[in-house]
Amino acid sequence: MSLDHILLGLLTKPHSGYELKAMFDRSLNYFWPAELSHIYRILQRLEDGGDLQSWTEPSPKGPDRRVYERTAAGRRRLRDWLAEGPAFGDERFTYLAQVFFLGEHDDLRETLRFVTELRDVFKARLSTYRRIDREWRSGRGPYPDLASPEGFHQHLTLQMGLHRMRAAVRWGNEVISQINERIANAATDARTERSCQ
Amino acid sequence: MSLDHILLGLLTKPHSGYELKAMFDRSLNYFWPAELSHIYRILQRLEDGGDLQSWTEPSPKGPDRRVYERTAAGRRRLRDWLAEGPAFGDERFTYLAQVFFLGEHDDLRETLRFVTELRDVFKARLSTYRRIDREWRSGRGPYPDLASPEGFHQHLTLQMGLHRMRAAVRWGNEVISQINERIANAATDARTERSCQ
DNA sequence: TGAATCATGTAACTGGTTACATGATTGT
DNA sequence: ACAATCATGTAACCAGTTACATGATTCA
Repeated sequence: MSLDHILLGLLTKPHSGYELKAMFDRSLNYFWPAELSHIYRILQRLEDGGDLQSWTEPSPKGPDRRVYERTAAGRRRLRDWLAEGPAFGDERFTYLAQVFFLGEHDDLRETLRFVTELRDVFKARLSTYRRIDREWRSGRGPYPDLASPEGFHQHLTLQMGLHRMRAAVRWGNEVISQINERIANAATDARTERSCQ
Repeated sequence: MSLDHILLGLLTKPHSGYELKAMFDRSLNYFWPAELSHIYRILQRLEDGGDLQSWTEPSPKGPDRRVYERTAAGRRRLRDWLAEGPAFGDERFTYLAQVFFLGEHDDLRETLRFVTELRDVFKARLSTYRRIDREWRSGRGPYPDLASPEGFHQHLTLQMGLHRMRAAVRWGNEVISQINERIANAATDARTERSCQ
């Protein structure tokens, strides 16, 4: 039921489904991907349940659009969700599952390639987050004011992203060293074995 | 399709569904939760698809059990998955979505409570990971030998957990300071405003 | 005139959870 | 006798993805 709450959270002002998708891709996408088709279905369900109401209006650009607004019940649902405290237990990391089974290859160079690719993706994400952080702090770009409650809280999630990616890059670098050591040791062992025959 | 691959990965030796669930909860649970009912269905599907074969045998304890073993095709499927390189794009963090909208409360003490709870959960996980790491390195406990390929690769995911949780706890501590500062500033502002009236 | 963007949806499907049903064996 | 653990499954449901269908408006 989380997309429900996220959409309720984004609707501090009336927005269309299309617009909500754009907001998603700008700010939430880093920890919560969403498809347009899914968004439309959830908006309908929320309206059926009385958490949203909608009307159509002409768009400044393109065809008419359906615009959604929170009802009092919707706002209550959102606050109830927040009041429940942090929700855990859904975290899934496909790439960690892959790392877990990488011994299957029986070739550490494969592991090295895999982890290097991982590390590089983390690096790229880190520099994206850093760029956003610079723009945000300097007041450039479309980001909400850091002095406002919305801006402050949204920026907390970016800070988490920065911490997380720094940790992930460090992990990658450490692991790459460990693999290289193991590869070197394996080579030495092989030589020793040959010279002892 | 990831649970498929994970089960194929766990089946280096024949195991029953019940046993696979226990293996899950011991080691993979931290980045991939799974329900028994789901595991049983995927095992059936994998057998239908020719990636596994099974037979029943008496259990050392309890009723007969159905034991699954990888076929050559299953092992190939697993390797193909690993060879595709790291899979991204599914990461969802409900608690970060909650933080994102915590401004809705209009009361920073609520944010403080929420983030403190988060930080404490991260702390608890960190100390769990540290305990496992100690046991693993000292050879106590049910963990595979760190010198073996399986042990080495499985331990890499624990290292990621350690890095990730250290980062998360640091984030929590930083955010708690920031919130306390904002609360203090708000109080000062209120006093200043009163004294100027 | 044709590509890009704006805009809304439906249908079929896959992945995963929750609830339910059943029963054997072991240890207290 | 009873609880805990071992053991396997089905059915209904919810969440999310992919593929498809449709059409208006804007701008080069």
